[in-house]
Amino acid sequence: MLESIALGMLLEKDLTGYDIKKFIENGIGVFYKASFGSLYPALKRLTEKGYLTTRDKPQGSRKKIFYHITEEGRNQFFHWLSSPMDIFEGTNTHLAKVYFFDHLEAEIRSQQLLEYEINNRNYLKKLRELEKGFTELDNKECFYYKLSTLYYGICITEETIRWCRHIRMQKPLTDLLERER
Amino acid sequence: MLESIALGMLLEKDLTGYDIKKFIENGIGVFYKASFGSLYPALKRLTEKGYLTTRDKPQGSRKKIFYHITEEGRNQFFHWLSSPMDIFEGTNTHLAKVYFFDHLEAEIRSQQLLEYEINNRNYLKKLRELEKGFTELDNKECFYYKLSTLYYGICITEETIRWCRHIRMQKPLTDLLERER
DNA sequence: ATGACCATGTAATTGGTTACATGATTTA
DNA sequence: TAAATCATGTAACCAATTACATGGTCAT
Repeated sequence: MLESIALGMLLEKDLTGYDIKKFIENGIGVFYKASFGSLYPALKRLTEKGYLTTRDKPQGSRKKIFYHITEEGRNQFFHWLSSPMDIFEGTNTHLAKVYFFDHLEAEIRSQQLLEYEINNRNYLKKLRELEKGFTELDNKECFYYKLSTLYYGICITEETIRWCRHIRMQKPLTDLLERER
Repeated sequence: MLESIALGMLLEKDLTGYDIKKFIENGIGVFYKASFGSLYPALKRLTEKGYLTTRDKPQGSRKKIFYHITEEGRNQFFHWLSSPMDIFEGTNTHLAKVYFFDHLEAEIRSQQLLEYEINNRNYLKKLRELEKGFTELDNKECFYYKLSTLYYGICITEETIRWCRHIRMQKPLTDLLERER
């Protein structure tokens, strides 16, 4: 996963490990996190496999290693990019918790759900600010899909908030599916 | 995570490791998977920590170990259950892929997205069937929250399908947020 | 000169996975 | 009697995390 993402970040220009981390944070940080502890070894592996080459460009006495994607690296990346997309299979800690909420005291339960709703509202605010920054640009066609992931985040977060409010108030579950709003 | 879930499954009655796996599959299998390779060691750890006790009840010559949750186990579980819920921090492979779709040939891209939409539709069908099975029961109040996770799955999957169709047709992204439908 | 940021890396640990190994019981 | 399911477990592996370790550069 991280290997593919690192390759993707190097498609357009050579970057250092530190840069790649930044690109990941700013680009897909909303739904993907990488730590140096996993990134640097990943870059090493990619280099060993021949998907990347390195160029040392120390600046003053500061170490700096630029990574460059090779032709095989590109192929590998596009192979990953073209591989089938199954439905989301990840695990969701929060849902696992809610599953057991019938056993929890009503007070703690509603406090938990309220907190969750608030966290999601704050998150949504953050996403909306990111969106605002983008809508002001004019060459949006060039990164329609990049932007689409941000919109996915917004839609899903809004839906999560709706769900949260609904079950916090213990409204009938079937009502959740009839949305006019 | 798995340790907490295993404790939760043992709240009501003693179960074997095999049973717990079944309970996980039927209960939260929709958003959480566990393998024997992680479950059995987890049960061992929980026993070592004093959260579980074991009772061997071989049936015929078939080995069978029932796990029983202790008072400390219960405390531990409720501690987890009451711990704060941050927003979803997990990583989503699919979004990571879509992020790079601007680089992909239009044909493969739309094929990928269509496939993803179809997978989600099938998944939604499955969830709706599960839901049907539950709505026929009468004591729904007893597991409102258990059921709520299923409804969350349905809502999010519907939203994912809506998003998918929208970006497949390359409609303006801002339209995604104005929903009358 | 202090703190924020740039920059690379390792070590210990976590929390899983898949594949393997074994064998009993039930059902078609 | 064969296949499916019940039942427990280990070993090799994987992909990540957190914490640690080191040191340079830039702005205040």
